[in-house]
Amino acid sequence: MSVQKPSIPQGTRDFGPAVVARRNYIFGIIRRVFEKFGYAPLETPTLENLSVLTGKYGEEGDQLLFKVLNSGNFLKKQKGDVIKEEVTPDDLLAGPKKVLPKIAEKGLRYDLTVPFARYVVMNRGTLTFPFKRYQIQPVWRADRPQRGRYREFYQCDADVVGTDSLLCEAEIVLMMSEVLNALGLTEHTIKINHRRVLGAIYQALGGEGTETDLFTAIDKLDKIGREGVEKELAGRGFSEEATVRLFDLLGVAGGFEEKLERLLAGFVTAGVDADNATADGYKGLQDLKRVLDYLRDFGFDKFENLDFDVTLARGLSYYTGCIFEIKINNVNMGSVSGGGRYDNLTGAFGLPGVSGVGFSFGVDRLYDCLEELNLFPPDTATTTRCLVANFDEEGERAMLPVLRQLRETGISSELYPETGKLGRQFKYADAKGIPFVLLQGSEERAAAQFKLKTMSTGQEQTLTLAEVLAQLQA
RNA sequence: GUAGAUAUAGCUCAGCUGGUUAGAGCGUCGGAUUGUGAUUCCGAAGGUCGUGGGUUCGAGCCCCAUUAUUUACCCCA
Repeated sequence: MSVQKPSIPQGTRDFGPAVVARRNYIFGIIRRVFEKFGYAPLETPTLENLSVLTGKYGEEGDQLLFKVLNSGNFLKKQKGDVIKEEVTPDDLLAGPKKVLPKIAEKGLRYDLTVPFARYVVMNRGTLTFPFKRYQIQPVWRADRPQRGRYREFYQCDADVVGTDSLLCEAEIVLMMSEVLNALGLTEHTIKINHRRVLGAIYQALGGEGTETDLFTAIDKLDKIGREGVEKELAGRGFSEEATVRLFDLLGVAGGFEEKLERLLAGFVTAGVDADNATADGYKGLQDLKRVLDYLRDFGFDKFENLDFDVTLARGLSYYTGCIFEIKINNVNMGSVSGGGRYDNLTGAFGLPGVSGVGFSFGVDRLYDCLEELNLFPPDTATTTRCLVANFDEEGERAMLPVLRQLRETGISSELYPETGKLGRQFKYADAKGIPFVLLQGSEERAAAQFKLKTMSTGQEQTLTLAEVLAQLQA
């Protein structure tokens, strides 16, 4: 067999010990906040049936799903003596859309929200509603990797289903804010908008073009600017007059409440129908006002980080109410968190009328932000607290009971597995960031003493075992 | 899917207009020190120059192809 250079798939990464330690630091903070707000943990399988995943994320999303080839001979099926061709020449001519469902029935999960909805429907009889769950697991997207974008990455979701109370939206803002501040990412903006506000804007323009064209265009405003959006809309069949009216509405400035009032006035003059269920902007504005009131009553004090952003659209097609996104202002990175309310995601699995709302942190992007801003605490790395030096065979045997006592006292420790040069052993401790080295050569052993060296200072103390244990515990 | 950039030691990168034996820093290993790391000093190992072809007396350098990586677009955590 020829030797080959080892490699890992594009967009995936190994996490070494130091990186895992720092990732766990982030996971820990998020998990603690989720649990503090009453969310319970849930895990779902890596693989889902494609029928569960497809059609939930829009056309783009479907293309980004990783599909898993059926096991066995995926071209033929055998029942008894009858062999049936799974894929016919006609299928091949018809293209991938025709062939795919016949050779792949499973896929890697694309996010945690849809599997959650699936879980809720399958377990509706046993769950107590409103059901609050959090979930920290990897997801996969067959995207082109680039800065801050991976093909395998972790999401940390918190969702509630079975209530349409806007208290949940308000609590999402509270959780977002708490996590970011705990991580030291104080320069952030929590953006909030409402799908129905967008719907009302669409209606105010006179119903030209399609809603999705409009939404994706205005979502790009901060990226391509007003001219870019005008150009894009012109190409999608929007009149100049409509575009002007759009920017009148988008241009509303001021604080959260001011924006609400000015949009309300704008919708009234544009003649947006308040009772029109498909474009009920007034409901959207009311919802946002309600969330704001909840936050005030709770005593939320980070309003400078909360922004009602009329241009926030978000691509995932299942959102129906409030939508969220978080941007870290002093790092050039896509959003580190996103979410929103979905009124009928469980409806796709046969359980209509169950509203849910939730959001997700992208740990990998948070990690990149913390690293760029140097916000990791310095001491996340090592697990071993004490290295026991190994002089010679006799010393090795003598140190084993000591090792045991260290561990029973709760001190992470290891005996260097080979006898020999102390220089090498100290180098090992240094490279691994182990703070203490315990030595007992023949001299110390004769006196029933130990030498404890503090690596950072280089100081050594001669102590009894009891003193060593006491000192290392501190 | 579209467009650009890059590929030289374990890592980060030099390498002039195409010209002798391809270099540095860091890391690794050995020694100065057979009971002491990080600091200091001395030394050593480590290269099919991504792969395949072409041009040339001669290619790490020029040309073509290919693969991988990466950035941007689309979309998203």
